Amino acid sequence: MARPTSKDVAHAAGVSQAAVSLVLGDKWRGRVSERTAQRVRATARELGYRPNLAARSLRLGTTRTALLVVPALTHDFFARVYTGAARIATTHDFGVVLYPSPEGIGPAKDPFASARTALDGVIASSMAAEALTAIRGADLPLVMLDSDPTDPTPAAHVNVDLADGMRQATEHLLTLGHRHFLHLAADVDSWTFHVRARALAETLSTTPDATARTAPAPLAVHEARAAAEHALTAPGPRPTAVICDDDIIAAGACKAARRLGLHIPHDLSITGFDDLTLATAVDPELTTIRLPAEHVGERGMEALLAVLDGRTPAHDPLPVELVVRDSTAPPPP
Amino acid sequence: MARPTSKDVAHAAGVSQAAVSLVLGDKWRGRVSERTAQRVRATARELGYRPNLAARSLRLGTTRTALLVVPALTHDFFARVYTGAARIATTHDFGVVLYPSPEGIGPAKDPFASARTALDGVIASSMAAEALTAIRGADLPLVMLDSDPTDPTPAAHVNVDLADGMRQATEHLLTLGHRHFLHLAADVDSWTFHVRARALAETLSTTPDATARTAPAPLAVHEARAAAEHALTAPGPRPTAVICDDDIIAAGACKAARRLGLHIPHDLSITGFDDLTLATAVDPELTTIRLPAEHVGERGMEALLAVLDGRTPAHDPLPVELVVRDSTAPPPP
DNA sequence: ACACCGAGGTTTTACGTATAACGTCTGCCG
DNA sequence: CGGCAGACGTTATACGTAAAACCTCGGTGT
Repeated sequence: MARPTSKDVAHAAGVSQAAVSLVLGDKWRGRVSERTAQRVRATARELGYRPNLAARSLRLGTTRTALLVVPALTHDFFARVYTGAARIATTHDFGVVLYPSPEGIGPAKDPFASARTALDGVIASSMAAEALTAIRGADLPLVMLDSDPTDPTPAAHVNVDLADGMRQATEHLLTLGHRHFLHLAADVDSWTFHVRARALAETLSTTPDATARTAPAPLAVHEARAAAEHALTAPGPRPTAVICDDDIIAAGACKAARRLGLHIPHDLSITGFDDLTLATAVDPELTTIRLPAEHVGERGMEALLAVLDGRTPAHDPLPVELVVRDSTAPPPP
Repeated sequence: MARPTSKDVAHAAGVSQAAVSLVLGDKWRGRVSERTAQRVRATARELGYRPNLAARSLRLGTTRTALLVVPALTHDFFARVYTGAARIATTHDFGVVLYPSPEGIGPAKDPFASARTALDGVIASSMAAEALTAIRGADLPLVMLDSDPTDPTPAAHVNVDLADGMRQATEHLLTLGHRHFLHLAADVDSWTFHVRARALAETLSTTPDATARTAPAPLAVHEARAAAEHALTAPGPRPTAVICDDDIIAAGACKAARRLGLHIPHDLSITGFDDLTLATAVDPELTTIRLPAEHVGERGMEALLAVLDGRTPAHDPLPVELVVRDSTAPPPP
């Protein structure tokens, strides 16, 4: 038999469709007798009834579904953001649908077509640039992750204290004695990375003899390795510490150092950012800045629920943490 | 204004709702004049009309949406499977919704509740064990990835020639001269890994003096490192080659070797499986078996579309490839 | 005696879409 | 001149659900 509807259940239980809807929707107190409710529930289970979600959301005008827009699935920061968002969502009978930025997928880059369902709101990383224009035009409640908090377009912002993270990383290296830095900056035009650059510059400005160069690097190990190798062999004094915008870039920098015969951390210190699983998979394990990824996801979902509820979400930035491992040491004498 | 409906468009364009539906659904040949069609399309664009997907799928009884069930998002094999599946899907006006196995997400482990939309079919990895029981009970078209092809429950299977992969890895090491092996087997009860174990045993059985031990290892770098360290320090002759069920385990094995003061590949050879991005992010880069991940996704989606279409999908296994890098060498003398 | 009420339901309606079934008008053939 | 076939639409309906509005009937307070 085809999938049973509430009408089928009603018929089998000898009641009206409305009664089924009331019972299964838990709105039957004082409207349906306990005995009838039992019978309806039993019949529904027996027939394997599952409500038609399309019909339900058509009726209710809501889907209790959020879209989570991320730049890439392989970047496990976002996998963790998803986990956090999904945890909060499920406790509020909400769903989360992922929209990974569609590199190489094909022509249909429409996040909404991809979601295949109506949406109640969107949570988006500022790194998923191409998807954002479509999203902004859809006047859905939008929560931005790590984007410029002064931008008034989104309904809410969730920010991590990235500036503090970059400051901590830099001061860690300054304290170790480093003065000549190379900043491998992610070649992505996103606020996340602009903040890092600014915080780095500000922190170094307090130490008169500190110098820094900057080189762009892609967010992929081998491409970052090439960029790092190029930057490290450029003319002029060689930096003693490399500050990377992301652990992926740092992993590339490590590979570059090894190819140049530099020992880490003895000859060259390297810091990452994000504390991905990659950070402890490579050798040496990376000194990095740990971001509360799951917490970001939780906050994002909470913020969206608050907005949908007419409340004002929290907006204080989440704290970060310096994790010192084996990729940093005092500079060579 | 609230989101416009087809009725709003119809009113604004001075036609009936049916005409709007015909024009926008591209079914207007000989039913609506070219001029009216133009006007309707212009009005729809002007109002920013987007069809209500809930209403559409209620009417049509289909959602053109597949659920892709994967064990974990961080495992980039599945990120690539998704990419392939999504590519095929978009060219057929289909959507793909991801359901990552819900470790740590919370109580609601129902894949269908999570999808928040009706589904036309499911593509599932055999590794997502907990989700599978729910899926099998839902009598939706099911395509299994890397599961036992003799299992008649799924409507279709997509298989990679894993046995051949394991055979190639093993023969590579045999050719290099290795005779004492350690097999770090993923501690997941899935066909994917059973096949590897069987193929390894069969391949070794052709070489009389080859010996192998097996130790289980979790699919996470540090846990695998611990397992590898334990297995490598066990009493008895030390193996000269470690065959891992997955690159993640191999990365852990590399870490273990380093802690034991063993140089790779000089003192110990290690092979991975899958050719994840991790395989070339670690040092030394891993000799591994490359699986056609995107192709698996494409095949999976094609198979599902075929099943929905009443056709019989292809079922020959996809070929794999040995990639020799820096983690394997002849055994020490 | 009668209005009133609550328990225990049922009937009806609306959500937005796609499409089958049904007009209407114009031109044209027999 | 009758009718008939496109061309160009419109009207009506169904999809499955949730919930508002309505009905019936046995008590109950006054």
